[in-house]
Amino acid sequence: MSELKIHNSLTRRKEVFRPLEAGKVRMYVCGVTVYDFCHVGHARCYVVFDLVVRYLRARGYDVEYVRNITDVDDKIIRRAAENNEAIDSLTQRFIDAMHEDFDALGILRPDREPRATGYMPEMIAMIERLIANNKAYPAANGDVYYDVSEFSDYGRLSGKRLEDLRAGARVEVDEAKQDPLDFVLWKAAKPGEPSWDSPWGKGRPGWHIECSAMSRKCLGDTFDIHGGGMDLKFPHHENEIAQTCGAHDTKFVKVWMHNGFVNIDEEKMSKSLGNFFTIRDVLKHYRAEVLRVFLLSSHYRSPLNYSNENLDKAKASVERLYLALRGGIRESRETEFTQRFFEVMDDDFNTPQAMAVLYELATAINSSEDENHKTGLRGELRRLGGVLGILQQDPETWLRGDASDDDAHIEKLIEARNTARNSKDFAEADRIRDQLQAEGIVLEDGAGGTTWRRQ
RNA sequence: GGCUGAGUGGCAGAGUGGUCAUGCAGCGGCCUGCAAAGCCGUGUACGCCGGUUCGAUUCCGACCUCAGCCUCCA
Repeated sequence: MSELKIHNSLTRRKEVFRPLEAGKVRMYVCGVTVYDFCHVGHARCYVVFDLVVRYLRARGYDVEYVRNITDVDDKIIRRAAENNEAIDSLTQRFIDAMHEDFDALGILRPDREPRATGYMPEMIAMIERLIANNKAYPAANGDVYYDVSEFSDYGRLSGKRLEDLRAGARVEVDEAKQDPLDFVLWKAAKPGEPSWDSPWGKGRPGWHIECSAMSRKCLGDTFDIHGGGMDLKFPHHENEIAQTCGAHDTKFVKVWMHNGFVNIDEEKMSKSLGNFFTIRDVLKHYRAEVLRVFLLSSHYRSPLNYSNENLDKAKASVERLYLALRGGIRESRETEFTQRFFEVMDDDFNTPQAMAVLYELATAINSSEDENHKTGLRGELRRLGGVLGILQQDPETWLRGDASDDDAHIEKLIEARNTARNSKDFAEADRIRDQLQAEGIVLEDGAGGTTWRRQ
């Protein structure tokens, strides 16, 4: 078996993965700020890390996966005010929506899903330690800031130097900060905002401290993998490192992983640009498994361009695999296909190549004459698909949709067509086929009779 | 401006110092009453210019173009 290599953002290299504790992987991924529906960009991130979890488990690791929820934040407060809705009600609504969307996409629930509001004591304790370690200071306005000049490794993850950051700083000068690059750990409460008691008065945490506190509480001082979107590398993850390592002299994270963006017309999909599609919008037109295959069709660090054309291609690809799965299936021994699948996945989760193995498996099934061999290969295809979180549906259900009242009508027309075919009335047979085609039903005359599927 | 990363055939997308990605689309054939599905075959692809090399899309250098981050963002 080959060794698993993962690209580490911290070293900018692929490294052989060695967990801190044999057989055990602790992993934290920054979750969603819940004030709206998740879009395709979120879908990509969480499908990618779901894939990482599934693959690590397939490889025999006991994975403890933590993905937080940010449920206190400026945007949440603003949105709740706009809606004239209680904050709790808003966040719960979008947490439920997120679970619904993620479940549809086959994203397994994380082992723990901590919410920021449940970790106030941990955040406050960490800020106190930072102040004690001279890494942070309470300002006159009631905020507490991190003093970046006191953390020598600041900028290491993102490859930035303090002086470069200062040169490019678009930050407006904030009187309370000693340095414009200092970031907020604790925000003094403003009237009407949710707040918690602290040694610095009523207030609420900054975004970055949430993840430092939650990851440490859930996974300990040091853990194996920390993931998130490319855009979180700076400043969010840089700040997390400064906080956790500044408060506790620890290694913190072994491997940092960052996924690439979903683009639209070569531009990042994001809320602020307004060029996003929500997951539920897309699922009105494409099935979840099509979206998942689309998201896995490029390497997780590469950009991925969202378009109907590309989703249509993904649909055609999934269809090809389900067509190959149709027929007898059984559990089987692993063949060279499984070996190749694990080899390419070991190379930093190369899903495009893993998909290529699945397509070749489909070709092997379709070109085999040996029924016993075919059923075994189908079992292998479904098993490997499972590692990617796809191909677990019944092929007929995928191809035809759930059984419905239409089915009897379709079967009846097929029967009529076959009667016509048997009496060589091909004009009538073709008329019926065209009629069904117009209804989105594709007929296939095979050796074992006529089968149908929905387009 | 600084820091990342990227430019591959009609499209998408891997990868590699010298015979193969793969999928979709196209073309030819087989199969079929005709189709569909499937199978077989099929494409002088690697931004531009230099350099290293017997040989570079792959390594090195310059250049051009694009994206991301430097402000909330998966």
